[in-house]
Amino acid sequence: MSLTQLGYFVAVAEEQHISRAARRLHVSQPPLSRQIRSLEDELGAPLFERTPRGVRLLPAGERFLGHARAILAAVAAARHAVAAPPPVPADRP
Amino acid sequence: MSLTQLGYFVAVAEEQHISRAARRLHVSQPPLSRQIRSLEDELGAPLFERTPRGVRLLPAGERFLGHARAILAAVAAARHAVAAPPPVPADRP
DNA sequence: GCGGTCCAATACCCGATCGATCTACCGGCG
DNA sequence: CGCCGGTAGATCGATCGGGTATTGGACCGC
Repeated sequence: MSLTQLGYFVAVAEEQHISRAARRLHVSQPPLSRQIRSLEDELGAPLFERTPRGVRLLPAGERFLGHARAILAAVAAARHAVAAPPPVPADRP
Repeated sequence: MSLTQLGYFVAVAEEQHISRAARRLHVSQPPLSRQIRSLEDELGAPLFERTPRGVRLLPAGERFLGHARAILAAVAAARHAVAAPPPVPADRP
């Protein structure tokens, strides 16, 4: 599992469509399909149901989606924590 | 930034020693040094102070460490969320 | 002061992985 | 029934991650 895969997963879940998500992510469709499948393989359970009109989240995918968003948010927070020096409230006039 | 890098960073922070962390992680020292440096480059700030006896966390590194652990814990939680079916409290005898 | 020792950093190489292009296959719809 | 949209598979080139060998630098005992 990689952070890239988590971002891919969230995009596909939001678009409910692999090709649309691929355009949004500026990658092409086949790699995106593979990454999603690889993620499902690693987790040992399918996350999406494939339909002729796109894909739809399965219950396991719904549960995973919340966690994926939390992880990505935590990553963003970690970046900011390094960039911003620790605030010193007592020293704020 | 990758999850691998975060795991590496936590190990080095705990060991305060790149070579020891490398042994613990079952990788060799040069790749580990490179990954740490690459992480620092990406974040735009050094995380460790290099000393002749090893390395020591800088303030920015301390702040980052907490976030890194939180991210890794969130990843573990995400795996479990997919593996375990949603608990139905009303159905528990 | 000098050689030995321990540490991180660098140079170079190789195998694995990722992404792009092209193609195949399947289901809905006019 | 043919067309059009979607996902899935094969193949190629580039990029990335790790290993070995080596260098550079600071402490320490002599």
